[in-house]
Amino acid sequence: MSDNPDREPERGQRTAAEGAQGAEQGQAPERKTQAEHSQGEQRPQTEQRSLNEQREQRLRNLEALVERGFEAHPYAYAPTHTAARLHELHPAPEPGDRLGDERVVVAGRVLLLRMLGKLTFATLQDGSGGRIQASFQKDKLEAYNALKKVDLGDWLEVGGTLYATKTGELTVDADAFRPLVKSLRPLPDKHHGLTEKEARYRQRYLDLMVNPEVKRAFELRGKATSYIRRYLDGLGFLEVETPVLQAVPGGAEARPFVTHHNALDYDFHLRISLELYLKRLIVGGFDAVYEIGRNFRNEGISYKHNPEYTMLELYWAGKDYLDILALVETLYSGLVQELLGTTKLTYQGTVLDFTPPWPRVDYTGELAKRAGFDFDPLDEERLRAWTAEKHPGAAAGELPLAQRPLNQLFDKLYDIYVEPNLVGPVFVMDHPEAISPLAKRHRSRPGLVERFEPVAVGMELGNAFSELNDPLDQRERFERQQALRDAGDDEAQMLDEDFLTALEYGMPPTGGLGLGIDRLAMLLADVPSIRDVILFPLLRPQ
RNA sequence: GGGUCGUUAGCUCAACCGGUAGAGCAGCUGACUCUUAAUCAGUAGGUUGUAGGUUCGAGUCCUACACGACCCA
Repeated sequence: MSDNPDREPERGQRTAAEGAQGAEQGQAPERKTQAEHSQGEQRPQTEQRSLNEQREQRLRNLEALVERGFEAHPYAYAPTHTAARLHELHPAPEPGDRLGDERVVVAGRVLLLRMLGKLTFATLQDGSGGRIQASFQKDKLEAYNALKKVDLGDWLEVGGTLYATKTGELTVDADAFRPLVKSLRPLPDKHHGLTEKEARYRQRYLDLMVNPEVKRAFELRGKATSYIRRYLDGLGFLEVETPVLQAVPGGAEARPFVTHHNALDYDFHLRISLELYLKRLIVGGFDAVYEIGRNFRNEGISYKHNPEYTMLELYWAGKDYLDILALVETLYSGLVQELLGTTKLTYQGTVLDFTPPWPRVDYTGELAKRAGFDFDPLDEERLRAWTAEKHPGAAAGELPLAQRPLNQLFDKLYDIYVEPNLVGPVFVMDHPEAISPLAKRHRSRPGLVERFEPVAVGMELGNAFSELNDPLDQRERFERQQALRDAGDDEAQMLDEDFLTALEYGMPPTGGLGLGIDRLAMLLADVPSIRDVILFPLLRPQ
């Protein structure tokens, strides 16, 4: 790096010219695209006049920097320290201190620029999430005047020695600087930032740039999946990848997306679950497999639902659902401890204690208690009579609740009376067989299966079974699902003949788990919506 | 699918009962060697989401549409 770079100025010049030209060319197709989307109105030019003026000014500034000998688009940069690291090294410098002779190089986006005549301060933000101040003195820098051509949002590389200002702020006393890239568009308001949610989702890069807590949420999410991989790998699990495009989308009750493969001329579905393929792998002889993958459900969007979301699914031969339950407790509490330094986290003002063991409640027992039944929920006749009395209404085009299939009846009552009221973390245990077509019958409780769901703050965090491995029973369950489909329930599961064939070769006793990664991330980051932990949530195109 | 609210300058927001659409930041010009959202002086920037309607006059009222937020099913 050089104050007045002499390396290949000719090349730099040419590169800069290309860069500027390229940027101008970049405008034309964008205008066209906007014109297309505004359906032939001639709005864009007038509407964006102010923006275009600023962009043109920035292009002129770029040209001016190139004329001074700076490269418009350098190919690499190599800071000696991140901003965060410098603050670690010098946590509380004394005002006015010189902090050694070591020359440091920092690089980052210029968020603030304060020009005081012959002295300029800039605040740079880099990928560490930290910010570092640099100061530039006219009498030390030949290229000082070029700072006038630096705009907010540009990236800058700055070399120099460290000191603390009068007020004690750690600052790089620049002996050289170099623009790394120009921002052609103005940053959001430096004080208020970007607040409109739509803009934050559509232009997440801006959200990340100016809202540090957003970046933190995604860092936590990344660390969480990393922890899960380390934990499972340590137990001897193998991470695998199974098909997203599936002929028969199985493993869950959900409407799938449909897509078409041209060469095979077949309509495939995007997967709604990882389950049935992972179980085939247990049949194939893997003892312990997991996948962290995207599911796609063609359903509504809410604070806890996005049409594409991420699941961890694991299958562990030899284990039953209680073994899996212990794994969930250990994994969750260890993860929360590692990332937040405690097993008690605060989610939207509610303290959740993930220290094992978590309380357990019985699915049917809790339903009876919270809904106020004086009978066993498995007594279908009384359940329907009670429902007919308490929930007589029906939405347009739908049957009254009491007349719907038993699985829908249970799901609905659970959604009304139980789930929203569970603060947790808590395990809901032993679901009715009618709502669990892939889980093994309970070894001692007729009508129930060996299944649990971890629940917190009214959200299902996961789902686990002793996996059904009796192929004849599985076929019957599928056939009952098929009957529901035939009766108009398009969320009922499809019969997967190939999966049944696999089961007929014998799947050893196996415990399985699905864990929602997005909801885990919501809890860790303490954010109210799933969209706050999905970088680019699904939006209608503009 | 229903309800409520919202959409005004690049960003964040104003605009009373329907009467010439404003401010801060960003931009531009200038001043300034310890600033911290720097400050100071000046300056430019608008088809008020789209299309209709009512009215002498619409950002404001009405209708439809688009996009979004929140709540409900």
